[in-house]
Amino acid sequence: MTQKPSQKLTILDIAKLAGVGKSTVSRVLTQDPRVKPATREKVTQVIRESGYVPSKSAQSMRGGNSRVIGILVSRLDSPSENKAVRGILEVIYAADYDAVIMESQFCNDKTREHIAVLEKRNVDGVIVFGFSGFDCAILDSFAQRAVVIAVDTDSVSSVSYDNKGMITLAMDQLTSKGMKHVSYIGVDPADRTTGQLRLDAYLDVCAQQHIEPCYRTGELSYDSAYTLTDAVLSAQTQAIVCASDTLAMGVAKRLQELNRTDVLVSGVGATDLLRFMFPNTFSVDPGYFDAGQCAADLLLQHLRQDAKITHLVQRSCLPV
Amino acid sequence: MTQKPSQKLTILDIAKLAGVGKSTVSRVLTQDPRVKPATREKVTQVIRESGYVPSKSAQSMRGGNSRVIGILVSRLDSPSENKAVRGILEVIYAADYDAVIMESQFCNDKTREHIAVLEKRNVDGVIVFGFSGFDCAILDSFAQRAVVIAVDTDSVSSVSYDNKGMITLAMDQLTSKGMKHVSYIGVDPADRTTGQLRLDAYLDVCAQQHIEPCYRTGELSYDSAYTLTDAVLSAQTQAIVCASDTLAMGVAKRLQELNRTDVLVSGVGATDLLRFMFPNTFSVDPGYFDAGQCAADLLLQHLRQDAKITHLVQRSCLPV
DNA sequence: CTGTTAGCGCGTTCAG
DNA sequence: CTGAACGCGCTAACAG
Repeated sequence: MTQKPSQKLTILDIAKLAGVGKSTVSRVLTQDPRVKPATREKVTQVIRESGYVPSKSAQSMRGGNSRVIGILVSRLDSPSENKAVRGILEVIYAADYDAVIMESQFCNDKTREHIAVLEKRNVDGVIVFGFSGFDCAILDSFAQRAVVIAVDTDSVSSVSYDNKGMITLAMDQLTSKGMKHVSYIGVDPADRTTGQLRLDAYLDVCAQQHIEPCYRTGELSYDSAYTLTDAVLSAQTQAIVCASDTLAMGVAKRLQELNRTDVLVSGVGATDLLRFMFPNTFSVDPGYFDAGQCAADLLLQHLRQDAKITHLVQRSCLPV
Repeated sequence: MTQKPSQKLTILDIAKLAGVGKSTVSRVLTQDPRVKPATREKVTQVIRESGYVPSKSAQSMRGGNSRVIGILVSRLDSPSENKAVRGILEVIYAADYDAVIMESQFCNDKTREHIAVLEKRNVDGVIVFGFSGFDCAILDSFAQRAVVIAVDTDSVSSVSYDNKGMITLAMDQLTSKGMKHVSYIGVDPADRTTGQLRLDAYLDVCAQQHIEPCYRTGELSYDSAYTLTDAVLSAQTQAIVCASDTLAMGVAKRLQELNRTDVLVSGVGATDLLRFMFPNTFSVDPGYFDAGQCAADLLLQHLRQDAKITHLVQRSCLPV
């Protein structure tokens, strides 16, 4: 049973041990069909018994590919990106790839730096989570071997969230109950996706449903939402739609203080904490996990053949 | 300005371009002092201008070390481990190492699997976050090149949290205000660190301060704590100490429902959300970030010299 | 101080 | 079907 050898075994050792040439061992390793079954069996046997492990570095140097993919998240502690990363890992592990994860911290310079490192490591591909102001040109060197998540771009394949859809979904949920006084709390429209697009979606629905828009935007923090709540709240307010669960949490807290248990709050993110803390809330699930899986699948496809640039949009849904 | 060459440049190209031998280029790359400053300058210049990037795979193959360290977290979305990982990354990036992060999901088998992969990749070292029931023997192959976090062990260097200290700290904070009716909500003592040790600390303080112990243990979830709250609550209860912020959140919520604004709640984790949601709470900071830094420092030390097995305990503190 | 030489472990020809 | 020989890009030991 796989003994622990003190010395690192090389392909040559295995060859001797099995009484064959090293290239035969190599062929077994690379699934090359041109090996006599008996010989293959013999070699496989020896490899297993000796606990031989081919050197990834050597393989990678020879073949030019390392079976590693780089993942660039904006923040390690972003719950949404965490979920997506889970999806990514599941897919790439299954495909026998490894991942190196790095943190861009919403900063193009950091991103550039990390991309450079990943290039040195000659990773086979990268998956990058976009952020406000993200400069896609950074990925030029990974042209056909990159997928970005949550950002608008043409130059590289992408998986984006349905920003319009998720807000529309929340709004529909409310208007279908006959609500006409629905306010909105979001983030600065300077952030195109979380800010602009979601606000636009709110305004669109308002126009269609003849709802008087009432909204404020600020930072992506509990405090910001907490503070802004009063500004969008009137006696008739029936619900407040928020661009994210973080905001929803701040709003819900303020409402609780004001004893406005009549006001329904919605967020985006499907955080379990929100529902636990405040029963009178619901949250749209942007499908982070699935998006991660999609992105990984897409990348693997790119790596296999020269797939063309593709843009996927992840559908949102309401958690059960 | 760093042109993008279509062909991958090798060290030989640089040598020719700079009019020197390849080993001189290599010496510049490896910071070898035995190079005339003028020559070094010249080579550096060429490297910059050509945009040459040494192949990590080749370097790693030649040197036997990959300048990669593996990080095995229990869960990617654990806020505490996230903080620690941040600390780790900061340190290892500064030392020009990369990280591959994997998820053990509290499972020894998964851990074993990942460790095997990391071994194949011949990473230089690993940092592993322990979990309840973690089998340290898995790390045998990384003997002197591993550091574990948050787990009791002798066989390998470790950084652990001061489980006793953090609860004592919370208790002191309360008893110093003269409180005598302090309850405790924790997790199953089957979990040695978060369960057993923290509960013991509570009981110790109780004994010393002549406090009548009143506690319950359950799962590490909001719901569990929420449900257990009533069982440790009486009319005289002045405070409830919790083994973690997650629990504290559940307890605080229940107290809010009961209108027991008089009861102070404490948690462990220094989560900003807890304080935001419930003003009448405080949280002990186990020093996750620092622990991560320590662990990384410790590992780097091991990698440099053959440092001996060391066990550090991270001190807790109260956030300002 | 610097150029030359010899491998590192592996995949891939190219002859048997 | 198999083994011998070559080279990937780099570092280290050895000469100048």
